[in-house]
Amino acid sequence: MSSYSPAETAEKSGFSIDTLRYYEKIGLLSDIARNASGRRVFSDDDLAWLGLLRCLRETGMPIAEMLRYSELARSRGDTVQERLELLQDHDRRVEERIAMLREQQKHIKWKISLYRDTVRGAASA
Amino acid sequence: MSSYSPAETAEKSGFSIDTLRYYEKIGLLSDIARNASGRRVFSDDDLAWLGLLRCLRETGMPIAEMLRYSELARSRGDTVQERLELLQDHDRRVEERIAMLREQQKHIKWKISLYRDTVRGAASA
DNA sequence: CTGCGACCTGGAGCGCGCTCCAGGTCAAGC
DNA sequence: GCTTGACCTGGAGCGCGCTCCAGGTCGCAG
Repeated sequence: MSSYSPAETAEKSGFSIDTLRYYEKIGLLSDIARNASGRRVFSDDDLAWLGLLRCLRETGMPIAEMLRYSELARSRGDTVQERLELLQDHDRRVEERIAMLREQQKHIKWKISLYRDTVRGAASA
Repeated sequence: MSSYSPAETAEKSGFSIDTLRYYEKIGLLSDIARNASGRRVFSDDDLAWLGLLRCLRETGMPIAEMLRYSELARSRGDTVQERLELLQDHDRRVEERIAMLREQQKHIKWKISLYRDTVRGAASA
């Protein structure tokens, strides 16, 4: 098996059918095959691509940048270097985001410990 | 010094003046003092509260939940237990988010390494 | 006493990323 | 032959979190 209906693709990719259509419309997905009656038929390659899109989306890449990436990916010329740089930049931002979350988490944990002290204090009083 | 103009507060808190007004309007900020001519005057306590709001916001807490938290915080009754649970839940979500980012980052790094191989291959060819 | 700039208000508008809808087509099952 | 249901299209609508705007009020500097 190597071709999938919209419903199967939605299930496997984690995007809704509406989102798949939207992604095709704006150009994140191109050359999606159609059967005789005009319905979309997704391939394993499409699924792999959707997997990457999902990963970029979930790590916070804006759609505009994913669009830039997919234009590079489908371009005829050699864009490997540019794609590499784009992903490296993104990777750096993910790293920063993780560091920021860890930092802010300290503040939250500190606040939690204050509340815990209060609860304990009230219980022992 | 322990009172701050809107502009100072914006600068220190990292929220824009418009956002400060918006937060007061929706109830995230309450009892902000005013001077004789009706202008806002922020205190050190307000700034500390804004610091917490900022931290919750940046770690992805939706405004609706921050609102719930601030209602608990300003309530007359003993809501320490509830606030504790809310923050603990949030802390757990932050943890999960970090784990997810790390996981997805593997995918990105794998893709990066593919591109690097391609670049190297092309250079040596 | 004039001008300026920081502030005020209520409310409209915006950017993002979908999500939903009306109206239609087609293939399969009864 | 009819119904059903998965799919199609173009386009409107939505939820979130601000952000901007018009029109007005102060208080101080020149």
